Amino acid sequence: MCDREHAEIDPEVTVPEPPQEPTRVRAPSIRDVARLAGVSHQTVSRVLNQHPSIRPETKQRVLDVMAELQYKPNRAARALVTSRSRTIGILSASSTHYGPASSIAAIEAAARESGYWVSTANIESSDAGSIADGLAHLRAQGIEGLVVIAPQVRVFDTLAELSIDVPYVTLQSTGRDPEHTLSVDQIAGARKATRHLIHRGHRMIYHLAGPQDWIEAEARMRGFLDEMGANDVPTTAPILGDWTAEFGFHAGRELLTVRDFTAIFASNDQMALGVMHAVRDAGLEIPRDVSIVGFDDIPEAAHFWPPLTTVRQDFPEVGRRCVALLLGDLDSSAPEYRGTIEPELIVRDSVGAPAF
Amino acid sequence: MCDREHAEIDPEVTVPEPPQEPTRVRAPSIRDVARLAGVSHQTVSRVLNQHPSIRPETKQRVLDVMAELQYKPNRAARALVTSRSRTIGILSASSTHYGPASSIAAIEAAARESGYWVSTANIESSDAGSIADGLAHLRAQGIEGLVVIAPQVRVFDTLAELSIDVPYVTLQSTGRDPEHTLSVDQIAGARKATRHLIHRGHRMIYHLAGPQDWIEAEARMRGFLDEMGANDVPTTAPILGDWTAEFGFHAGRELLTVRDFTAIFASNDQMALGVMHAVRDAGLEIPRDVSIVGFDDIPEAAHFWPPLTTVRQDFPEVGRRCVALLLGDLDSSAPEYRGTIEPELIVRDSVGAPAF
DNA sequence: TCTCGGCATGTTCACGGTCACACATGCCGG
DNA sequence: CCGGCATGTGTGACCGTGAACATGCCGAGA
Repeated sequence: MCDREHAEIDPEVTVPEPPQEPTRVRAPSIRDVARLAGVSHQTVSRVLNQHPSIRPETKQRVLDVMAELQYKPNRAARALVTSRSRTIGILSASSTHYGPASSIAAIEAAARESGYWVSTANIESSDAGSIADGLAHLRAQGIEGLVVIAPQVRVFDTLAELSIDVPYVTLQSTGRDPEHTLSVDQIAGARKATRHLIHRGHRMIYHLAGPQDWIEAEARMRGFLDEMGANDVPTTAPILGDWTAEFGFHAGRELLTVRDFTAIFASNDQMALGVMHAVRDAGLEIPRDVSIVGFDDIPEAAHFWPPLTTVRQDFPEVGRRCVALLLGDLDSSAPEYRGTIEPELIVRDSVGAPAF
Repeated sequence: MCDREHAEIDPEVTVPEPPQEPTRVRAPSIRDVARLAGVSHQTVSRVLNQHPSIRPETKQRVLDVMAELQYKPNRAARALVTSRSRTIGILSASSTHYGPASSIAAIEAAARESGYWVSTANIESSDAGSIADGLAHLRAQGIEGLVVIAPQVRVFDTLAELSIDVPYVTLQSTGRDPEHTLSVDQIAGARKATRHLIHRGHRMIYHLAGPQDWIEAEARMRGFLDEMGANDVPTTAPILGDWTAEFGFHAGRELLTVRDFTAIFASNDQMALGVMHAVRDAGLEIPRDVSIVGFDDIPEAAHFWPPLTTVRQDFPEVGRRCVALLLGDLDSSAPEYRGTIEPELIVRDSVGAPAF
């Protein structure tokens, strides 16, 4: 110390490299803390990990030094030695939609509360390559758990192929993998929607389904067909859409050229909106001429014209339970939440009695 | 080494625990690969890092062993030694909305392509504590870059207070921090929307603004006021909303009790939707009685009744540029994308000439 | 009084990579 | 013929943390 001070003053001793910016100051480590607190690094580590047998005054001294140095534990080092990343991966499709986005937000919040980080990978298309890419990306990160909100059938195949080695939860019921599933009972929801239309007197009901390879879409379709069958109402083949309002609009227009129906059950609210658009464009009124039911209850649905009768899914709850489920595997505590969540029919103004 | 081998063979020396399931097989490391390939661990590392001077056959041998062992590099170890996490953090508010969600998805895609991971933290309320929490959460993770999609004014204060030590980009123009900003020019967008109404003959125009503490909301409001001023149209005080359709509905209802306006410029499409709902509930027609312009161009806007005239923001592009900007700081390559993106007026059917 | 056990703390090593440096080989020019 | 340089590879240290084990001290029980 004395030397250095001297060196700075004495003009003769030229410091070769006055450390003007010494390759960026490295962050303080537990050893730095230890040195200043006059303890061993292990004691610092013990403070960090709430080890019981530390004298309160020692602990306090360490904590003080930590604060002074603005010490931040190094996650990489910790992950390396414990081989735990404390990171949950989310594989998500269509994360711009309200439902998935809500669940993701809830998952993040719940995970954070439990001291976990969340990392996402969005897949755009549903081809196997894209799915595998996303999965590989997450896996390379060393995630400890995986949430799949990309509910295409193919995802499950890929999941199996890649023999995912971490606990995972999927937000959709596949039927074939109940162990890892936490789902809103899409079938029950679809039945409620369909039943509502039937009870109001409709017999000619079309179903605007989601993409074939989506498990949810399939489940809602099944629910529709089941309920129709249970009530002995003849059905026509569902129309396979792509979840967008745009598709709903075109499908609606197509359907209206024949107009052999009094009601439409759309597989999500966006498609329902598109259909409503087409119906009005045709000079018809909802629900006088055509009744419509949607699915999801996005926040906007209450302000469609007319306000849309739909099936509400509690997306945040799904996200929360999902994390609980995962953490149950990971930390073997936390309550058991496995099982399904019952969606709820929200009756608004888009359904009336059939016109004829 | 000799000793150990001997011990395993000599029946007298009883191995206390025949490792039937040796506490879960640990993942293969570069040393395992090295041993099987008959090279040093350093050579394996060189293969991993595309070091130029390796004999092709050596490289191939290493690669073969890697494949055989299903070797996966350990991210934590690499991060520890290089002190690079290759992780970008996203601090986001209202991530369930279409705009932020789109940007997040684009950011994730762009980051992934560049070999970065993305981790998100959502903040619900805009209180300083919540913001600081989210930021701390990300920081504890050792993020290398930060994207802020939580455009409340307070976030910037917190950002400054916590003296964030990583490069960051905010998706909104603050005016005061152009260095770190990449933004859609909200003011220009709002002016376009307002000008459109004025050109169609409207003189009594209300503005339904977003929450006061949102920078975007403020900018759109400023754009509205600027354009009104530039055209010498007298203005009334904007109404401060919360982005929701629900609020738009109530505000619209309130406004219609007086009905001293011919047009409304809503600060986003959801609020516009709510207003439309209120207008129709009052027995009026759009655009005959009231003209409405929104902002964002969410995919549903084209199917509102009537299809909504609005201002389109290219969210994905924002996300992409954002990553480019960040990676420019990080990797000092990649083109410079700093600057603003001009939003675009999408004219549909919700604006007409004023009724009187 | 001696031993034993628990507390508070220190020492050493391991985790799985990368980096700096050393070393062997072969080619080329003086 | 020898030194220097490029190429290909190995050795050992190091990153920051936590676990196993060691140590010193103190009080309780034999």
